Amino acid sequence: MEQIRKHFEKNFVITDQDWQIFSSKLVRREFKKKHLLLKKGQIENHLSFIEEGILRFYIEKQTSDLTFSFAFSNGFVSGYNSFLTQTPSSYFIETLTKTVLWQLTFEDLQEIYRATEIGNAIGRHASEDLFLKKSQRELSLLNQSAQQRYLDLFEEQPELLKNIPLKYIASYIGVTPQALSRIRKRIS
Amino acid sequence: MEQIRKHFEKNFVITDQDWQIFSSKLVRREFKKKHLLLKKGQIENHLSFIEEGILRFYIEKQTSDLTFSFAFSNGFVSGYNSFLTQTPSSYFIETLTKTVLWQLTFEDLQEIYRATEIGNAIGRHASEDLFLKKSQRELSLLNQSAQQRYLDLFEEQPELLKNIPLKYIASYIGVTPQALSRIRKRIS
DNA sequence: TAGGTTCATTGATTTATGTTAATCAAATGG
DNA sequence: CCATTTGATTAACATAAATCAATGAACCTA
Repeated sequence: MEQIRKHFEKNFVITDQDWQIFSSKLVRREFKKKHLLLKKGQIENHLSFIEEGILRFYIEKQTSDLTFSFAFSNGFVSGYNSFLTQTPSSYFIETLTKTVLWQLTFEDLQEIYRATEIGNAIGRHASEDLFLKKSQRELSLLNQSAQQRYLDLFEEQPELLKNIPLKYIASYIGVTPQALSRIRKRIS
Repeated sequence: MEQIRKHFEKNFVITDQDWQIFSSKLVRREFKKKHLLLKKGQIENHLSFIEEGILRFYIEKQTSDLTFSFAFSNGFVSGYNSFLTQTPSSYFIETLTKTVLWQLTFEDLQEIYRATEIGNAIGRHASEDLFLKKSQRELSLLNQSAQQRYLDLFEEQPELLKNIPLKYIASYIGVTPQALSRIRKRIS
């Protein structure tokens, strides 16, 4: 759990008292590979810190499905749209590896907002951070080639490429598995 | 200014007292067409409600520039990344038509957060909303063809297409003006 | 471990878009 | 109001990726 506090303290100073309230709500859970953490239509009830694992976000398409995001160790995972609005999710979240999460429920988070100084700052920071990431993604999709996106991902998340099927990467960078195969051939 | 209150009251109940504090900070300003509201490198100091006008967000590229977003009447405009973090903006914001804004400074917003019940809710809601829009955009860029994005935009913002150069639309949907021209020919 | 499934790669063909260049129309500014 | 600039369209050619199809390798799982 120290891992989580350290992660937060990169951005905020947290008092021991606030940390006590916050950490008391966290519940540790383990999931095996290919577990569906969130299904389309369900309302997300958790915001979770990832101690270990890789997650993928996807929507169903006619044939294959479309992987539009990943989450990794030391980050957060949640069907955030659904969580915030408490409406049914439009997408799935699946574990790609064995995963360990520290989970917070929607209700507990509201309690943390009420009871701590730092809660709101963290919540706001999380939203802002997600917005920023999506902004970067937007520019990446508009501004760069599929090949460049693959190389960038290789740079940022090399372990991802070692651990999960390439077809998910292909989908994420916006091409078919065949096209990614050719990109890889071209590079090597 | 009633326009703004009505806009907020779609999502929140606002007391007259809170509205008094909020609205006292708003400053009305007019800008002519092609005015640069925010330049790359500047720190954004405003969050503005758009009474009237169309704005475009862009980054510079080698040759032409890349338009990645628009803002319209009854919405908000801000170099939000820069505003939130108070760091230099990586993009430009430009008026495409004569524009009327009601502006709030960064400092005034902090004051509103402190002084009103509703401030934080609105601020959070704004961040969440932006995140949601970027999520949809991500899926649109991954999941749909340029032609479909054009048709969607035609559906959602028909007035946009009547008022601004097509080359910006082309950039926004992720193709060259020549490609958009072919798409339009194909459709008609 | 054997059999079936999933995955990555490759090839051939088609399609959409990029690039370069030219032309015409429309908008703008002195 | 005219000259210049800017924007939209079209064409020809090049390129990247989609699609359809086949194959062999890797991987589950009973």
